[in-house]
Amino acid sequence: MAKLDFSPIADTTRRAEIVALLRRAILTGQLEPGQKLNELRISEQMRVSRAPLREAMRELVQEGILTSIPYAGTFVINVAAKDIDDAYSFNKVMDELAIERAWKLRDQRFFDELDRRHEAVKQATRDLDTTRQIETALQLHGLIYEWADNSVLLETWQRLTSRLQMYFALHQRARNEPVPSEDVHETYVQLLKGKDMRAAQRHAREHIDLDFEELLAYARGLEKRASKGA
Amino acid sequence: MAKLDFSPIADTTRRAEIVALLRRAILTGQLEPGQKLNELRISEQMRVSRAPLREAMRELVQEGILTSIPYAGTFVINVAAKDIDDAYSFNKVMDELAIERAWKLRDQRFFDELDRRHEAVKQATRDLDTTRQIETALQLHGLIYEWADNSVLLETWQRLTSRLQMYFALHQRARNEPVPSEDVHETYVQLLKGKDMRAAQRHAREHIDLDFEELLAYARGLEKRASKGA
DNA sequence: TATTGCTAGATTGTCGACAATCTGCTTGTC
DNA sequence: GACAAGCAGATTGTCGACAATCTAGCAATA
Repeated sequence: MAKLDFSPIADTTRRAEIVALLRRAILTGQLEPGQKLNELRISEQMRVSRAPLREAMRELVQEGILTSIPYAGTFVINVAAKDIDDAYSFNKVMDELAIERAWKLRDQRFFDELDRRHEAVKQATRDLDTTRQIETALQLHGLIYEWADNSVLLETWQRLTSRLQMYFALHQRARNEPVPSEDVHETYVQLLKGKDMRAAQRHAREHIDLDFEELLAYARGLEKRASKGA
Repeated sequence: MAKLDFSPIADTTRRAEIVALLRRAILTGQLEPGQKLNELRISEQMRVSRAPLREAMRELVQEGILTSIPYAGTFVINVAAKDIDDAYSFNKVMDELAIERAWKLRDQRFFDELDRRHEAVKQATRDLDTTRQIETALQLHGLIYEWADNSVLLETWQRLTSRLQMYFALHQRARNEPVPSEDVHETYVQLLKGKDMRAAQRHAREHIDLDFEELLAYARGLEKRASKGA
């Protein structure tokens, strides 16, 4: 018999689809930070009852991109500069760890997948699809976590990813300028293919620095304006 | 006017109470790994409808101590040796990070709180209350995370804590022997009060090693027996 | 004028019932 | 006896309605 690897079929509950829809809306910025989610309105728009919607919202609360206040409502999380800074410095350490763990496990499949994801980023860049560009860049970045062979590390990264994607989408929308067309990931990919682990770690750290610094500056600006307005 | 810091009043939704009840049942081992949670039966026992129960279960699924299969049921997660090993090696790195971040921020309040939590562990040990002993030991350990001033790091620790507590409770119940009565945390506390950060990090790493190694051996034994039985 | 108490509307939390799906058993066929 | 089809029971997923709570606005009071 031919060996066939069937993947589990998709979860076809309304709940799962609602989670996907809401997450996408939040991560792409269609739902803005701080915005309240009106259950009745959303359930009517989605043609779904409130029960699965509420369950979906509970999941996203635990995922860390929604926050709930009993009898008041469920809101998209607010983004403070401190939050971004925390995520950023945490991410730096996690990256070093992931590269270290994944390093010895790199194989041909790893390199192939690396190229595939890199190509996806370049495609999104050519298409001027900023949302997809962020998404694919994070997926490219996530490969080292998938290869690190540690479920807790991977899970932590995935949780962090949600928020990172939200932050970057927010930033992109705000500055509203064409995405950088040059390929900022070329060096990263090459280093991951190379022999110098320390160099790869160092570059990951510095490369992340760049993106985050810009993001941080933007968030700080937001807060300064907010405090003046108040 | 006297300055009074009121803390937010407790969430008094059924959902929140259910979450607390279920979490406690899982972490103390009243609900065993792999066990299925029958919604109807539990809701009847708690005198609650299935809606808030289901929402509570969604939260715990995201928290990582329950797992859900559509139309099949929601189960307490199974504990594989690999999971414990992953949590263990991840925890080592996190600990080093937390100590490093918290080190400069230690103050009198930190030392006081450290003593307070240490005392709580000793009290639980005197009471021969194993569940509480695990709980307080993790709280003692968590102080460095609370002091590290990084929300993501703290949140990650808290998520990990749930599973750690479950693992240790499982272990304790299994070996079914009186808890060690000597104070294994004395050195840890003293080092956190001292001046040598590296020494504190090293001890945290080695101290954790001990507990985990025993736990791992136990889990591996379980799996070996399970594979033979099948 | 500032503060308190009340009311109406909107929104969230909870409930009981129904629909969709799974599981195990029985039945029938070869 | 082996196997597939189909039925019954149990369980999960979803729905619509009701109860509890909050918020904003207005009236009453000092």
